[in-house]
Amino acid sequence: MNGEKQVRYSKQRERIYDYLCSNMNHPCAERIYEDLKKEMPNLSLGTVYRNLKFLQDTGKITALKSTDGIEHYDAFCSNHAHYICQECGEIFDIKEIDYSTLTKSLNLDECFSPQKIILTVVGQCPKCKKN
Amino acid sequence: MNGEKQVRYSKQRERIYDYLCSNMNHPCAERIYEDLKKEMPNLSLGTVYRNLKFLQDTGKITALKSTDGIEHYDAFCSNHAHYICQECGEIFDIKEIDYSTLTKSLNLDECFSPQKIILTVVGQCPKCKKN
DNA sequence: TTTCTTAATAATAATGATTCCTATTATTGA
DNA sequence: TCAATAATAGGAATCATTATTATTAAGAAA
Repeated sequence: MNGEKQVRYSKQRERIYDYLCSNMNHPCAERIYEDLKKEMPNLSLGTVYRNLKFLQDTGKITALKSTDGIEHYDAFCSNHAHYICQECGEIFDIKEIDYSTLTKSLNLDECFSPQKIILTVVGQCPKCKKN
Repeated sequence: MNGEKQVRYSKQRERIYDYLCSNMNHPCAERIYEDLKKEMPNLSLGTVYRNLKFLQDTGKITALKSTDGIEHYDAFCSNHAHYICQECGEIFDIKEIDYSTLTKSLNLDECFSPQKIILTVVGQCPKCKKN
């Protein structure tokens, strides 16, 4: 009768979310699929994508497109930026951001209404720097 | 004899670059292709992509993936950020950035070596704000 | 100018991440 | 337990981008 579509529990969705909470290394859909397939042999890649989108829409996870052009997923949802190593591709969270100072540094014209800042820093990570 | 591959002139490449210099509205490859096809009827989309990549590699243009997931091109190469309108999708250049302040606001651990900062602000543009 | 090497092109096929489709399965309210 | 329908599995479709290949055309040398 009402337009709202009810949401039902699904084992797959729960496991995908749990996986992201315990693997904070920003995996891509394919990686999540391969790992979870070990314990759920007939998991479908489409199911992984569908639930990742659902989790994004409900604000439980976020996604970022890495320099490889592929979407990576993050269960850490607080406002933060990312540091991508240009050599190994590892993604790090930048958490200690002073957003008020950051916004000021942009000198944005006041006729704009910024809602979200997507910030990615590219460079060498400590490990690759050593070699 | 030497490993260096010589670079030859090509009308197509010159026109693609000129087009980007006079159209600073961040067009995508398809748009560039459609517009230039009017004056070069047998231009190929592959040629557009190949030259866009060449121009990127030689530092004459930059590319940014918009919220629509498509790559957009920019002949304005100075260090700058972008503002994308979440309603109409228009992309604006943010030029007056104080990078020294911006970098400090990130509180990055000194064991990282930032090379490039990719920053995109999403929000309403002045025009969409009015409606 | 003519020739020759090979870079660049046009046309089209291939790729690959993501989305869509559909028959089947599973959740949940009655 | 049963009925309604949300979610899944499996696979096909989409679409931006890249790769392939025969042909064209820079541009250096003869």
